[in-house]
Amino acid sequence: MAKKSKRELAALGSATQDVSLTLADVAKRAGVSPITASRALNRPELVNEATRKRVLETVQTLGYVPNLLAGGLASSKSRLVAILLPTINHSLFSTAVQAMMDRLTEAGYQSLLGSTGYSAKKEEILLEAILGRRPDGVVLTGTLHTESSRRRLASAGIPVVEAWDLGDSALDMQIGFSHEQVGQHIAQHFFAKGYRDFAVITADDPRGLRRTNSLVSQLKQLGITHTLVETLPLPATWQVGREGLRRLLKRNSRPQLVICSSDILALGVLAEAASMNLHIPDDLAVLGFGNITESEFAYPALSTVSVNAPEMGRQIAEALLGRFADKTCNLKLRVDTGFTLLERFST
Amino acid sequence: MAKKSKRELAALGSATQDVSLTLADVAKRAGVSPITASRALNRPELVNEATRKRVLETVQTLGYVPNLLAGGLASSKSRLVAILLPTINHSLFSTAVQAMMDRLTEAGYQSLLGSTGYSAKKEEILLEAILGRRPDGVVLTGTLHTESSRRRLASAGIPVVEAWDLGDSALDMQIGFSHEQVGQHIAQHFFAKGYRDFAVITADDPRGLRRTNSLVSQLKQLGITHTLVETLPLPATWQVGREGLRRLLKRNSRPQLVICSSDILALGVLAEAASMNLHIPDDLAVLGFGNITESEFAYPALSTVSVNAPEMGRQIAEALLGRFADKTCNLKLRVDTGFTLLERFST
DNA sequence: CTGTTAGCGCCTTCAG
DNA sequence: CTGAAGGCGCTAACAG
Repeated sequence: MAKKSKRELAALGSATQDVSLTLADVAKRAGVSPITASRALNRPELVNEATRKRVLETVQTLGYVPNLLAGGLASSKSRLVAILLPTINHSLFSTAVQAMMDRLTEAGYQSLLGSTGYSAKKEEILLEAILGRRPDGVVLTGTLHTESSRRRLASAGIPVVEAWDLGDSALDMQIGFSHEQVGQHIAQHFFAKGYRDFAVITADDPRGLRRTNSLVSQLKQLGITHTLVETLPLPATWQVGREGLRRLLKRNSRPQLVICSSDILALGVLAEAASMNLHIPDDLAVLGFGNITESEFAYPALSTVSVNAPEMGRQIAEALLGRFADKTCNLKLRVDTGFTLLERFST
Repeated sequence: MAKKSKRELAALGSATQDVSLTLADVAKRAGVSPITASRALNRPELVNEATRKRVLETVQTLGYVPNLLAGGLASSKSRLVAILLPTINHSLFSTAVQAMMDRLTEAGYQSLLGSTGYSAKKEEILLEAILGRRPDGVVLTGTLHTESSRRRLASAGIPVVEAWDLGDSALDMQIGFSHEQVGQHIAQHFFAKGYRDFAVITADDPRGLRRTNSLVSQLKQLGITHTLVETLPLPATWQVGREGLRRLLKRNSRPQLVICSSDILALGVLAEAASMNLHIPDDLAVLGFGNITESEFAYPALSTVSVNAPEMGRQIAEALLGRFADKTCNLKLRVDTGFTLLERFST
């Protein structure tokens, strides 16, 4: 008599169905071979209507849950997307991720999240771990990666989206906007409106700093040589924003416009300004940076540069799904999602 | 001559190392058996210092990335934690998740995220899909689950944390606070301070409604029979908050205190109040609900009930890790994370 | 401390 | 449309 495996013994022993069911169990119960059961679930078009129905019913009654680890191993398709961001705890990112996940879930993909804290080294470590899960696609934030990360991604041979930024030397697809253009645009716009005294409160994050640098250098070109910049440590919180304005004003500066690297900082500035009885935007204009779906209805006096985060999330998802469906499409995709400036005027 | 597998043929064919390396390749190169290589990576204490070093070096030079699907399948340990929340796009949740993920990552676990949109049915569907990944643990939000979800979780036999709430009939562990207590506490506190005219602006989410109901019924017990409640559809945005206040005031009501089911709504109320030249908190006191690490420094006039979201996240992670390490500990763990009321007084 | 053997649960390939 | 055989890459269990 053939030796019985542990599973078979357990099944004989008791009525507990805790020993997780396998496709074989379902198949036996439905009177088909395992592979037919598999096809009934994954490639229904290859299976006779009636048998498929029978299998599906058995799955229901037995409460079978396919083991995706096994499936992934056998098919080298994991239906997993890895998403690496600086932090999930930031409205811009979480909004985009939400939209992205919604679409991916709908399409039958699951999302593995990792947070890099704005560090390329952390990204590398996370990436290595996550690539072990054999994801079908990867979403990264920005264009700053270690050499090792680039190599690993290349040899993984899966679609990669670099989000939130545009740059040369794309790994694969890029979906984002130019942070240099943002800085430039802000400078030009407000200069044209007659503003001459600018100040910046920025968190110490790579893209925020790039926006700031671009802004400052554009202002220089317009003849404004001196722009106060307060760089504050991450994370960008309300508290940090308040502190930023305090420091700015201590430095004997009386800017007409304070440009913040994020809405959160800007809200902190508003709060601090309120407690100093400064009127916004008459005494002090404040510019934030955030998600358009929020800024439009936020504090009435707050101007912002806004990105359409949900739309970006959706586009990222679509780009990946396109690639999953057809290896040749979307090659070298590069989408400029743009940004809009919403100015709140003095009354 | 033995038939060669696809892998072997590919390896012979060219120098591309794109055919992903396996542990066997590493083992061969290091002159040990596959299992020794495996142990060198996963259970270093079982392997001779020298051989371990040799294996690790080979891993480095070859750029080997372990296939976690295979590992998980063989060991039935996936090092994966599934986290299901209503939405990731909410500061309270994203803050908690961030802390949770940080701890889990540190311990070598990865996080699979899913968003349920406050729906138990969606939770069920997500859960089924995600359980196929054989996660080592699951974090759910709240205590409202479908019968099917409960069954599946039971037969999965893995640690489960129900977060953000406390209730009877726990699935396994609960880490959260009582929403009934929140409502009750607000009522008592402000009644004692002399407030008599209350109004509520709440999003249509289960826990927010429970806080509201508890508040209203506690007020009734204190003799306040009439409390205006504006229930607005999700998601809770700034815009919705503004709209909420507008509606409230249209209903000929002049509340002394507006209680909002979230900080975001409260900020909308503040914005709307500002545009109506209402002074906060003199003309109108506003109460939010959110994360303590934010509320403390937020808009100066905004009172809040606050939860320590990062701490909750950490506790959830620890609870799971404890279970992973020792199946017997943390049994029936039930942690009340509490909440604090921060009142902003009129000046 | 190291190796051998035998699967984990599923899907690919090829044959009916 | 359905099935049989074999292997995906790794590790548990046992032996040395």
